[in-house]
Amino acid sequence: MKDARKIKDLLYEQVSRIGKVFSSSKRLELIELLCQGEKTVETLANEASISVKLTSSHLRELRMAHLVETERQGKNIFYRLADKSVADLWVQIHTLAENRLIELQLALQKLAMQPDDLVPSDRDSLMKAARKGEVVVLDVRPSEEYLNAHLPFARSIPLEELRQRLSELPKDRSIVAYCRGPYCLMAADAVELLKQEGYSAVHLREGVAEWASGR
Amino acid sequence: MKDARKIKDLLYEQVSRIGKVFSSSKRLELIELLCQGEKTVETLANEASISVKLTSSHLRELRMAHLVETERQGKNIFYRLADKSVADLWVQIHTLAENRLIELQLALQKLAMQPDDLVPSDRDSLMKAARKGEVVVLDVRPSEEYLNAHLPFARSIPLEELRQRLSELPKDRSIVAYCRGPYCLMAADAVELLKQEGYSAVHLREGVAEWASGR
DNA sequence: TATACATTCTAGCGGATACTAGAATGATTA
DNA sequence: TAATCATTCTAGTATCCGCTAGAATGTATA
Repeated sequence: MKDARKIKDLLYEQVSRIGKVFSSSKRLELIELLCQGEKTVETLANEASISVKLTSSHLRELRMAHLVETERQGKNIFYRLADKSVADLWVQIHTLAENRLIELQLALQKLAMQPDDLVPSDRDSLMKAARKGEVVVLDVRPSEEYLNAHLPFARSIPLEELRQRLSELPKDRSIVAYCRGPYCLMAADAVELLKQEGYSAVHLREGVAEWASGR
Repeated sequence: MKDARKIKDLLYEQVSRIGKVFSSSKRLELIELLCQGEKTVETLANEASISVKLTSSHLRELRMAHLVETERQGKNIFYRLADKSVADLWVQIHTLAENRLIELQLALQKLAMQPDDLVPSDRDSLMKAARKGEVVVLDVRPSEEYLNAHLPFARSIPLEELRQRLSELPKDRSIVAYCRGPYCLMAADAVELLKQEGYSAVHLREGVAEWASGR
């Protein structure tokens, strides 16, 4: 049994295919977008600020690792994550990165202008308050993403419509805004706007993927 | 705020540093070895069948991503995982790989000569049987690794000593052998030997990292 | 058929990575 | 001081990756 070495190499080689998928920042961004629901190539390209062709080739990598599935709907091809565990792995990787990489911690601190912008993720008390109506949980992502999945008790006002729809929100209660996750800037923008307009608003780091992975 | 793009790029770039660490098969092998306990560079090099210098450079990558720590003990430098969550991520990545990559499933099937060599990981019933003494849980890794951590109720007989110490094992009970995890061949070898010698033996895929990650 | 969406092929560029090897350097122990 | 363990520097090779761009192809809709 001298080929034990070859067998082991083969096994680790296969696992490293998954690692390779998660080793490119643009692919990570695409994965996070796909965590919000199925999307077309064009949408993904626009959101990630890269060309359709480059998006296509990154999606090809994801497809070859069997991490995404495609479905044709008319003229468009929709991509979605092949399994919930792909989203879980994304959450676990970025959580580990946040815990271990000082550089990432510093960059994230810059995003939270005031430290109290961030809600400590005490889920139980947040959900209790939301159930009682003491706080408004606000989903500022595009409405398709809200329709695909959202936090319990959350209301949807996409960031783009927020300025016109401010009157729908109460001024006497705290508003907890969230978006796609800790690297999405929409909730931070929303909180800034709400505060300017005299609302009491805080920013929840977590998105639906982080919430669903349960940590 | 036109630099939103730059900020996002920076954030995903940082997370991709973690992905890059997990994108090399040799680094994965080193991580799995480090899941068994702290080890010197020389030990790691020998176990992974690569040169000390190459091992050193891979470990440097791990260190720069803050995933391992070093400690000098006399002439030797010991490496260990910086956090339990690194082991958890390794388990989650190889589990996802096993679920999604057909090629990996096929390769793993070859390792299990008879399908009933593998114990379905029904932990509760295994532990119940082990507690009652109905089965013997056997750790065939080197004894240092056993001393660092092992499964509940497990006995240690390193694979190298197994042939000489066969008499310590009962023939009237089932023996469940395990080693470093699903890509380690020691437990499979042990089961083969035990069966030849008339023992009733099965192979448990999981190692201590898989067990501790609780899935 | 014309159009929109999406992929593929080709080709090229610059940069990173994996591995090997020789030589020098450091730290520790005996 | 000699020996051991480990890292670093240099250098070289081969390979792969990310990205861009032009051209061709395929697929579905109107």
